[in-house]
Amino acid sequence: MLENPPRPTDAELELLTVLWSRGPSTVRDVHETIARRRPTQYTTVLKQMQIMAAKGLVRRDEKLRAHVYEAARPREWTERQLAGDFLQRAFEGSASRLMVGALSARKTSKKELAELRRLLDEYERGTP
Amino acid sequence: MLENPPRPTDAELELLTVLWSRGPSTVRDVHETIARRRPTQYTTVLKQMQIMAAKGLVRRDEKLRAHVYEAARPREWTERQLAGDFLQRAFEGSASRLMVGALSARKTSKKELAELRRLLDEYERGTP
DNA sequence: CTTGACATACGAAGAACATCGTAGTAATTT
DNA sequence: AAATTACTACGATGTTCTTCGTATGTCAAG
Repeated sequence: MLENPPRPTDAELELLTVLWSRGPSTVRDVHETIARRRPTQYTTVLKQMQIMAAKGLVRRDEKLRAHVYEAARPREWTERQLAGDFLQRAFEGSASRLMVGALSARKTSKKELAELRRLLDEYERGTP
Repeated sequence: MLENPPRPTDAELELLTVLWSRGPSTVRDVHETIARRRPTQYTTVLKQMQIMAAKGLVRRDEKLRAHVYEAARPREWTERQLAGDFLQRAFEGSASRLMVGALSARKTSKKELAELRRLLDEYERGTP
């Protein structure tokens, strides 16, 4: 029944991020958010959301006239899938290489470095 | 002139990883490597390599009868591009969230955790 | 010289993606 | 009630991705 949704495409991922940050939203809500960054038609977003609903990436509530969409999976869950897949495909499973890539791709604040260190501690504690 | 190649697609990335690990290779070499994992036709690999050459993802030396292909960019360079793009698209730039995703996606050995820590140290030393 | 092995070139087909326009329907305003 | 507005549904189009078959060229062995 509840099968896992497929890996979202680029466009789908953009819409998902809007849904995660806004919570359940109408097509209008999402379109307004997207249109603020990039010119796009309302029906493009609508169609995309319908496709995503068919794929199981989002759920929709049709009770109201303007259907309300929400991400079918929590952000963390999807991030785990994406990261795992990416790690395998692009880095042959090497987390170290992934981190080097991520850190060298852009400036990383001292605060984020500290956060990363904290994560490592936490993980090391979890895997004794 | 030397423009940056576009982001490789899934299939292209798979071929690139072969080229990075094998070094300059003929289509036959690459096909044999891929075919060991997954059934695929020789001409599929050939065509893909030709497309990649046209996109600037690989270069080819036509001096020999069997053309020799090599990745146009070093692995590290491409990994940086991919990681940066992915970080932005899927994680809104948060390296911490990316690492949580990657680490929670699979078991990470103590050895790799130590390596990650070492990388952080090294990186922090580089940005005082 | 003919054949067979091994290359590249290239067209084509099917699936997935992304975008948009038009049609139709329900609600709201005038 | 008619007109306007706000939706959804859906077909269609153009693009990219992926795969493969066929045509064609080259070289070496028989």
